[in-house]
Amino acid sequence: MSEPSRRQRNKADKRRRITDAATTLFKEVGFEATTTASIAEAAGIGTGTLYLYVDSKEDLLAEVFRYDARHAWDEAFERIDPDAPLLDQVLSAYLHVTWHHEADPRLARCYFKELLFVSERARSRVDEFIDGFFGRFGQVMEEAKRRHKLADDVAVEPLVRNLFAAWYVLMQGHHTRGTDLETTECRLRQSVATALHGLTPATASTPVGSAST
Amino acid sequence: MSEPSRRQRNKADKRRRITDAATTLFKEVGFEATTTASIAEAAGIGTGTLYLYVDSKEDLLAEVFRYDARHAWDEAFERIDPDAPLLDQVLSAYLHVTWHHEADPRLARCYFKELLFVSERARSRVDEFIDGFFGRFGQVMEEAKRRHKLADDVAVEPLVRNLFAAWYVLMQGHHTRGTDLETTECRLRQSVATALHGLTPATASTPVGSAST
Amino acid sequence: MSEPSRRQRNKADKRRRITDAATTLFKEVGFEATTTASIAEAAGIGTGTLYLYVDSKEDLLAEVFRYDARHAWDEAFERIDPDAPLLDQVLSAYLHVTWHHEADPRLARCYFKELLFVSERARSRVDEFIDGFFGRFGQVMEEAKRRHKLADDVAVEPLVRNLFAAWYVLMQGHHTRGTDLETTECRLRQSVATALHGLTPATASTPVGSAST
Amino acid sequence: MSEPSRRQRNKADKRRRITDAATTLFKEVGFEATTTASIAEAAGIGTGTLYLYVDSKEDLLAEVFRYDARHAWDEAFERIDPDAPLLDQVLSAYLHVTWHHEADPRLARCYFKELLFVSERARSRVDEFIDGFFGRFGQVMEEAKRRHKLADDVAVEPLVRNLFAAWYVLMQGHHTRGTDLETTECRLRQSVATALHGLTPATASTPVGSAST
DNA sequence: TATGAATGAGCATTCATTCAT
DNA sequence: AATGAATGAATGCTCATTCAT
Repeated sequence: MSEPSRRQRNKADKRRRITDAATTLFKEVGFEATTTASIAEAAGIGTGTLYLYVDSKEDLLAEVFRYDARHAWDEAFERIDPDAPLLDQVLSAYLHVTWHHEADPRLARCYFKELLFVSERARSRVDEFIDGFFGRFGQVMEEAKRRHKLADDVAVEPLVRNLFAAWYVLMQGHHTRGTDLETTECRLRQSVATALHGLTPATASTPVGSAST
Repeated sequence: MSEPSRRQRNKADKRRRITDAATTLFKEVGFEATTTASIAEAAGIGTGTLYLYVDSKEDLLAEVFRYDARHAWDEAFERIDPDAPLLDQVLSAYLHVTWHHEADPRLARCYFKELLFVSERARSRVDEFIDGFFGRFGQVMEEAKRRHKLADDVAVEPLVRNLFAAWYVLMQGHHTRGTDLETTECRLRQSVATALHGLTPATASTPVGSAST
Repeated sequence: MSEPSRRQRNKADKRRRITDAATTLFKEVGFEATTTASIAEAAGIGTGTLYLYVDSKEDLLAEVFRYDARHAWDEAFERIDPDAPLLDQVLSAYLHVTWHHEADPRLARCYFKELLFVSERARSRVDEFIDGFFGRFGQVMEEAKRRHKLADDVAVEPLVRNLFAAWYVLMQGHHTRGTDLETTECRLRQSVATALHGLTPATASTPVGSAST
Repeated sequence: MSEPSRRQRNKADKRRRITDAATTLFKEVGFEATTTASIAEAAGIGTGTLYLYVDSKEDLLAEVFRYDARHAWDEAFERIDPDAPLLDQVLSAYLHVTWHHEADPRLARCYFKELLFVSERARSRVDEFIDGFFGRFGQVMEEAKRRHKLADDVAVEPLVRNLFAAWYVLMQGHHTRGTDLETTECRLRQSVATALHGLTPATASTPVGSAST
C-alpha cells in the first residue's frame, strides 16, 4: 500500500516542496509576478494549504532567502583562509556572497526591496539569521585578535556591523540603483580597507585604494 | 492687468503648493494612503495638472524628501563645532538628522521604503543630494586632516561612505524594524567610534558614548 | 465624423447603459454570480469607470430595484379603480406588485436578501423610494376617507405601514423561504381584510376569510 | 470508574458548551467575524467535532437565536397582565422583546440579516419557534375574545400575523437601518393601536401612545 | 496650460466544511 | 466519537496615470 506512505511523504516534504516551488518561481518570474496559487500548484497542494505553512507570500520570500543566504554564507565562511590577513578574509567572504547573488540579481533585488518590510514573524527569522551571521563574523574577528591581525582594543561588534553596513549599502546600490559590479567591488575593497585601517597592526596585504572609482 | 500677474504668481507657486500639499498629506495619512487626486485637490489644481509638474507620486516623495533632508542636513552641518574632535563632529551631525526624522517616523519609514525604488529621474535627484552630502562630509574630513584630527593617509571617500552606511543601516533598522531609539543611538556612537578608531591621531578625545549635540 | 458624437452619446447614456447591463445580468445569472467586470463589459466601459457612477455592486442593485419597483408600483397605482372599495384597491395594488416580482423571483430574492444591508447612500435612495410609495398609499387612504370607505378617525400612516409590513413579510416568506404563491396570496387577502376590518364602514366587498389557508 | 462518567458528562454538556461558546463569541466579535474554529476551541473540542453536533455555522446562529428568543418571549408572555386591555397586552409583549434585543443589538442585527437565509433544517427550527409563538399569541387573542376585549368575528391568525409583521418590519428598520429606538417604539404603539382599532369593542381603554410596560 | 473622465490590471487570502485516520 | 490537516472557490475595487478636449 504505497498510497498512505506517499501521503506521509507528501506531508513530511510539504514544507520543503513549498519552499522549493517558491524559490524556483521567484527566480523564474520574479517575486511580484509569482502568484501564491502558482506556488501551491507547483508544490502540489491546495491554495489554502499554503497558509498552513506560511503566514504570507512575503513570509515565503524570507524563507527562500534564509535557505539561499545560509548556503551562500556557509560557503563564504568555509572558504576563508584561516591564515590570511583579516582584510583578505573579510573581503573574500563578502565578495563570495556578492558573486553568489550575481547569479540571480532579480531575486537579490527582491530581497533588498521586500525583506525589510515583511511581517513580524518572518522578519524575526531573517533577523535571527543575520544575528547568526554577525556572530560568525565576530568569531573571525576574535580569531584575528588572537592571531594579532586585529588590535586588541577594537570593539568587535560595531566593527562587524560597520563592515556589514558598508557591504549592504553597496549591494543595495548595485541591485536597486544599477551601480555596476566593477564599481561596487572596487568600493567594497576601499570600504573594507578603510574600515580596518589602523586596526590591523601589520597593515593591509592589499594596498588601500589600489582600485579607483 | 492684475489678472495675468495673479495667474503668474499662481503658476509660480504651483510647484510649491504641490510639494506642500504632498508633504502635509504624506505626514498626515502616509505615503501609500495619499492619493494623487487628494494632493491635486489640496494644491488646488486638476488631477492631470499634477503630472505637468511631477513625473510620478514617488517623484513627489523624492521631492518632499529633498526639501526635508536638505533642511535637516543644513542645520546639522551648521551646528558642527569646527574645533571639536572629528568623532564629535560626525556624531553631532548624524544625531541631529536622526532626531529630525524622529519628528515624523511615518514619513521617515516611507523614505526608507520607497526612495530606493523611485523612477530614474527622481532617483538621480536624490543621488545628487546624497552626493552633495558626501561632498560636504568630505570637506569636514579634509578639514580634520588639516587640523590633525584625522590621519593624512586615510581615504576620505570610503570613510564617508562607511559612516553613512553605518548610520543608514541603523536608521533602516530603527524605522522599519522598530529598533528603539536608545539602542540605535548607542550603536551609532559605537559604530562611528569604531570607524574612526585608529584614524584619529590623538585618539578618543571624547570617551565613546558621551558625545553631545 | 461620427466618432466624437458616438463618444458623447456613450457618455450621455453611460448611467443608463450601466443600469441596463446590471439589470440584465442580475436577472440572467443572479446578483452574486454577476461580476462587476461583466457589468462594465456589458455596458461598454472600463471596470474602473463603473465606480465613477456607482459606489458598489450593492449600490447598483439598489439602482436596479428602484427602476424596477418604480415601474411596478406606478402600474399598480394606475390600475387602482378609484371607485372600488378600499380593500379591493389595496389588494389590487399589492397583488399587482406581487405578480410583477413573480416574473423574476431570483431578482426579487436578491432585493429581500441584499437591499436591507447596502451602503448608507444606496439605502437612502431605497428609503426615499419607499417613502414616496407610502405617500402615494396615504393619498389613497385619504381619498377613501373622503369617499367614506374609511373611518375618519383612522391614523393613515400606521395603517399604511401595517399593510406594507404584512405584505413585506409575506413576500419575504415567499421569496426566501419558499412559501408557495397560493398560500401567500391567500394570507395577503386575509391580512389586508383583517387590517381593514372595522375601519371600513360599509364592510368588505370581499368576505373576510373567504379564502382558506 | 470516574473516567467514563466524566466523559459522558462531557458529552452531555458538549452541545451546551458549543451553544454557549457560540453565543459568547457571536456577542463579542459578531457572527461573521466568529470562526467555527474559534467556537470549537472555546467549546474545548476539535474543529471537525463541531460538525457532529451542528449542520453549519448558520445553524448555530439559529440555535443561539432559539435559546435567546425563547427566553425573551417566555418572559414577555409571563408578564402579560391577563386583565389588561388587549392593546396593552400586545404592546407589553412586543416592547419587552424589543428591549431584550436592545441589550445586544449586534446579535439582533445578525438575526435579521442571516436568519432568513439559513439552511432548510435550521430554518424549520426557527419557523417552528415562530409557529409556537404565533400559537401563544393566538391564545391571548382567543382569551381576549372570551373577555370581550376582541370582537368575535375577527380572524385571529391574520391578526397575529399582522401584528408580528408590523413589529418585525420595525425591528428590521431599527436594527438594520438604524431607526432610533424612540421612533421605533412610537411607531410600534401606533401600529398596534391601528391594527386593533375597530376590533376592540370597548375601544381604546388606554389612549394610544401611553401604554406602559 | 489645464482639466478630469476614463482606464484596467491584478491577486492574496479566508474559513466553512470534509474526511481519512 | 473525535480529530485537525487539507481544501479551493471566488472577486470587488483602487488609483496612478493618460490624453482628448
